[in-house]
Amino acid sequence: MLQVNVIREQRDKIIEGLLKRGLTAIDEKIDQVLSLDVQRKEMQRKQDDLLAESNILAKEIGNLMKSGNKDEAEKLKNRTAELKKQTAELGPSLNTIEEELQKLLYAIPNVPAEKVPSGKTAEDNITVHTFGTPQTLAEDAVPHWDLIKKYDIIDFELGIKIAGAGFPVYKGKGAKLQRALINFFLDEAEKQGYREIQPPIVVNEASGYGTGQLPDKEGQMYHATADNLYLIPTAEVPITNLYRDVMVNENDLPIKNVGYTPCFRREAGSWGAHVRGLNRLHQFDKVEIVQIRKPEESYEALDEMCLYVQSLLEKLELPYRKLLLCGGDMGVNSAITFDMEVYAAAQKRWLEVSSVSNFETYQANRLKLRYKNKEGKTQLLHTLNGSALALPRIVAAILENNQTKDGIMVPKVLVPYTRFDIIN
RNA sequence: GGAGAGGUGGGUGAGUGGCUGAAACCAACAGUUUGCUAAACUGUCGUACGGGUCAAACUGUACCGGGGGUUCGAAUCCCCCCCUCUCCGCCA
Repeated sequence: MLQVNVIREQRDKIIEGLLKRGLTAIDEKIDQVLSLDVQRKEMQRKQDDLLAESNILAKEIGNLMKSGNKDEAEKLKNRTAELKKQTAELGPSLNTIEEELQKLLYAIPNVPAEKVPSGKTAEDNITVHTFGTPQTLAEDAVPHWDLIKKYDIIDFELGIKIAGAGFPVYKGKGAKLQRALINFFLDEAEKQGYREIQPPIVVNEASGYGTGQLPDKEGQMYHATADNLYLIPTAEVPITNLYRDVMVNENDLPIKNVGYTPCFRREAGSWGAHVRGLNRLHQFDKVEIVQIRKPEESYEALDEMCLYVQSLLEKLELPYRKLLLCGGDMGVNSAITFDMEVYAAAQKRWLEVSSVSNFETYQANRLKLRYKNKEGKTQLLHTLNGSALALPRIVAAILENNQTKDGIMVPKVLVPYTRFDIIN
C-alpha cells in the first residue's frame, strides 16, 4: 500500500511510474486519493475542533462540580450535549471517507522502480543475462511427463485419486530427488547467512492482508472457512508476516530468513495449454528467501539475492535466462522483479523457477514493519523475497535435460544428497 | 467442546471514573566519566492524522486487542466480538 503523504508529495512521479504497468485512468485514481485526502483533512479538522471544545468543557465541569457549583455545571452540560450531537453527525461521514480512501489505496499497485521497462505482457520483459546453452536433445527425447511414467517416479493418477488434478504423488527416486533438492537449497542458503524458518503453512486473514494476497487475490488461495485460515501460496506470506507490527531493532538488521514449505495455489481457470505435467500444480514445494533491509540497502540486497539464485541454477548446470519484468508483468506489490527461467530441452520452453522482488515500503506499510534510524526517526523498512527455488519445474528441467538412453543423470551437486547418480 | 484468567508504550509491568498519553524498571539514543571495554551518573525517549514553522519550538485530536454503549468526562463501568494463557475433556 502506498502512503498518502508520498502520493501527495510526488503525484506526477507516481503516475508516471504506474503508467509503466499499462494501467488506464491511473491518474484519476491518484487524484481521487488526493481529493479524498483533502476532504478527510477538512472533516477531521472540524471534528477535532469540536472535540477540543468538549474536552475543555469537561474539565471545567469537573472543576465546578468539585467546588459545588452545580448550577453553573449544568449550564455547560447543555453546550456539551450540542457538541456531542455535532460530532455524532460528523463521525459516520468521516468514517466513510476513510474507508473509501483505504479501499482505493489497496487497489493501487506499487510504483515500478526507475529501471523497470514499461509494457503490458511478458513480451515486453527484458533478458538481462543468460547462462549456458539450451541443448538439443536426441531425436527420441521426451518431455518430463513421459519420463516420470517411464521411470515411475511421479504419479499424477494416484494424486487425482486421493486429492485431485494438480496434486502429484512422488515415489521412490522421485521423492528422494525432491528431498535432495530441498536440503541442497536450504544448506546453500544457510551458507549465505540465511536463518532457516519452519513456519505454519496456514495463515490467518491479517497475514493475508499484510503481504498483499488479500483482498485482491482471494480466489488464489485455498480457504479453510470453518477456521478462516488460508493455505499459503508461498512461504513469503508466513515468513514476512513474522514481522508484522514489529519495530525492528536496528542491530538486528539485515534480516535474512529462508524457509521450505509446500505451497498451494488454486489457479482457478488457468488450466489449459502449457500446464502439463509439473509445469503448473495446485501443490508444490518451494524454498523461499526473505530479506528485510534498510531502505538504502535494499537494492544491493536485491542484486545479492539474484546472484545467489543464479548460483544455484549454475550449480545444477541448468541453462537459464534472467528477465527484468516489465511493469505490466510484475505483481502488484512489487517495485521491481527479476524472473529466472530454466530451459526445458524436451518441451523446448523456458520455465519460470524463481521470482526475485523488491517491494520497497509497499508491504512494510501494510505490515507496519519499521525501525528507528540513527536520528531516532521511525521509518518503514524494505521487504524483499525470492524463490530459491521452486521445485517442480527444476525437476522437470533436470529430467528433460539430463535424459540419456541409460536413464536420467542426477546433477553432480545433488548426488551427495540423493545418494544415487542416475534414475533408471 | 466445558470452566477460569488475561490482552496497556520497543520490552516487562503499574494503573477501578477527572490530577493518566499513561508510574517504575529494562532496552535504545545523547552526554559526563574513563587508557580501552564495562560500570556509574545525567538527560532524551510512543504512534497516527492535523495546525504551525524555511526548519524547529509550540500546539489540536485520536489511540491502553476490535466495535458499540453509559457519563459533562472512560485504560478504568456495561454489552458484543477477536485473540492468548491455565485447567478439564478429546487427540497425538
